[in-house]
Amino acid sequence: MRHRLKDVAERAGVSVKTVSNVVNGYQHVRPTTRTRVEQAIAELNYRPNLSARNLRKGRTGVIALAVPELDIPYFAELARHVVTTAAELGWTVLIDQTGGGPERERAAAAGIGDHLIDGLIFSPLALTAEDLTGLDGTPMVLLGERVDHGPADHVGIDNVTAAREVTAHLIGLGHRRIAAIGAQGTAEGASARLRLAGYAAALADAGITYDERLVAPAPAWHRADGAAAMRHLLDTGVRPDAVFCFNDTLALGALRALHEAGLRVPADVAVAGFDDIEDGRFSIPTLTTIAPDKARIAKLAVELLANRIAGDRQAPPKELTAPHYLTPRESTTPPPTPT
Amino acid sequence: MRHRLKDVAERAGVSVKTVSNVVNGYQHVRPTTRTRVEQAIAELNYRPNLSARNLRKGRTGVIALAVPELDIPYFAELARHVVTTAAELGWTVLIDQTGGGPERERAAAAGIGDHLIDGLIFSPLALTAEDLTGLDGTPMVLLGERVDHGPADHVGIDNVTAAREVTAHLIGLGHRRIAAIGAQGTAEGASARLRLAGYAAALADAGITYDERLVAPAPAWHRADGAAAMRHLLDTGVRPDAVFCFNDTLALGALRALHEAGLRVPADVAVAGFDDIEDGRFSIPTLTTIAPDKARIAKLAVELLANRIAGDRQAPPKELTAPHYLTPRESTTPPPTPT
DNA sequence: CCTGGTTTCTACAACGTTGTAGGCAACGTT
DNA sequence: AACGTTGCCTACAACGTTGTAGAAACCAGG
Repeated sequence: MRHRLKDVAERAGVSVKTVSNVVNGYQHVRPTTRTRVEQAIAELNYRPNLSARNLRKGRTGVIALAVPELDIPYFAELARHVVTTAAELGWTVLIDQTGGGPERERAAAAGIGDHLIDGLIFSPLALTAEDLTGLDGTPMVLLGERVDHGPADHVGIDNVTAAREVTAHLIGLGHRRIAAIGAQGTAEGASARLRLAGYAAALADAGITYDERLVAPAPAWHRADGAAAMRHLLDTGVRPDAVFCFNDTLALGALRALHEAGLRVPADVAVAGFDDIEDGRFSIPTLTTIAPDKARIAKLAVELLANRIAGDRQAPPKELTAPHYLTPRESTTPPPTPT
Repeated sequence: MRHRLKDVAERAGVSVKTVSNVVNGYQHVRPTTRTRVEQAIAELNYRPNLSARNLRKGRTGVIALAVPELDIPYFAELARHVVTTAAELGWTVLIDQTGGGPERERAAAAGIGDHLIDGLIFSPLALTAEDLTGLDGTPMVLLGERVDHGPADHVGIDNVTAAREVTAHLIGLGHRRIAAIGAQGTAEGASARLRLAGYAAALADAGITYDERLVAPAPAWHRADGAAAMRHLLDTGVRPDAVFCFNDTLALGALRALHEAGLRVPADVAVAGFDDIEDGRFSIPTLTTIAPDKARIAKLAVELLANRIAGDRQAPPKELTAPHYLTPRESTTPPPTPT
């Protein structure tokens, strides 16, 4: 049923190694021999056993991508880009879902199915640089804000600047009471801290005093959390005229809560998000956001990993920053000035 | 850096096979020996080479999930469930993105990285039962509507009944001019045909004549297609009072187009979708939909595959149907009758 | 027809693991 | 004391592939 090099070799009347050479495109094979072997391969529908090849070569051609959740749109879109980019380079991607917990993350980092993968692209939530040092194993590239200047290559975006830009955009539209949704005091909240810093910086730039009551925490960054945080803000009576949500799902939740409260967006309250997920382009209203260049992040990550695998593993970790773009949409349209 | 059984064996002063026995939990090992070996394993941080183990055992512990696109919410959510379920059974999942094209799908079916995976859960768009027969290779479970009663186990839902239920729901609310969005004449449109049939059946049940002008095709099922189809319906002047979209992303696009046209949902037009993706629970308005039991689909698929891998590969293909639930939300709230 | 260089091919070993067969103690039974 | 039984352990071979070293075939030039 399943054939081996040996079977092909017998059928073509050559040695096993010659078949191997044909399969691998080795140069010095006579055209007639090559044809004969290829025919035998076709007739037997031979396909190499990758486990054996991997064992022999020490490489598997598989890289892993470890993300917290697959059905968070940002990670789904990122995964799509990583898989596509990797495929172009002839790699297969094994996707691991860590759930964002320290245990599963540690397991992922320690080597998903050891020796099964050549490298790992890892987006940690719970683990820190310390947790990751000393993992002598597989080459790794880190994504996100949790770990930069850690023990491995890292690709991220400039969160502070991005948050500052989007806040400045709101200020530029004349808003002054600008709320922030998504603050997190926890260890996992690295992104939250950076984006909050950008928000605060933009306020300072404009001479607006930072009002703690306008900053709403969100335990996770799902739609439900955004809605809850928005409701909380409205309940406490500090009516903002704009909201910067630290990601798009939070913003979509906030839109929902505002709608339920009978407030119009952007007329009564402007809303901005972060991540540029597909949903935000079709929501009502469409969502102003920061668009990180996900394709570029994926490309950089895969290339960094490829370099590590192919080459020098001792080189100092690289820090790369992918571009981001402020993308204004309906949710922050300036209200038409009454004449 | 990376150690082998041999290294552990030398350090513990036993044979290689004894270490192997300890690693695999073989019974007849003296406690003292076991302890000594375990200590050596810990000291060297030994981890088995899966490629070698796979080569020897003929199984890899990896299954693949092949879907058209990872960032289509339905598939992302499904993938999440598959990965979770598989992890519980000790399997790793390798995710392949086919793009829905026949070439990549054929490649996936023929065996992603042959011998790298023990089985495949496959959601085909382009391939038919014929394309799939004769693939003697890896065990396979099929998902979706494209191929049922094909050469492999299949898990699906009852699309016709589901579509009929949601259409009947709209009729029950008093709607009569009910449009359908998502019709496809192409070979890939298996889901479309079934859902259209359910729609037509429900109309017939209620004695409503099927009006071709109310049925809008959609080349793909993305948000943009839903919006375009809705605009087209509105342009042609056949103002529907309700719309059944063949999936949720189409429906979200339709919501958007209706909003742009100044129509209110559900007051002017009711909208229903299919798939119950997360977005639909937070959209404005929230989306009435058919909720397929995705967790159950994933569970059934993984279990079927596990059975195939472990046992009889010659048994006739099984056809399983997962339940679905009509889930009414705001987008089909009956308009408050004026008093 | 021989020589020397190139091309083409082959035999062998090795990658790290586990199944098989068997050996050596220690034990209880006759 | 001899014997079979059991428990623990080891040596060897094999899984299917590819790198290495070298043998065989081929070719051109004298």
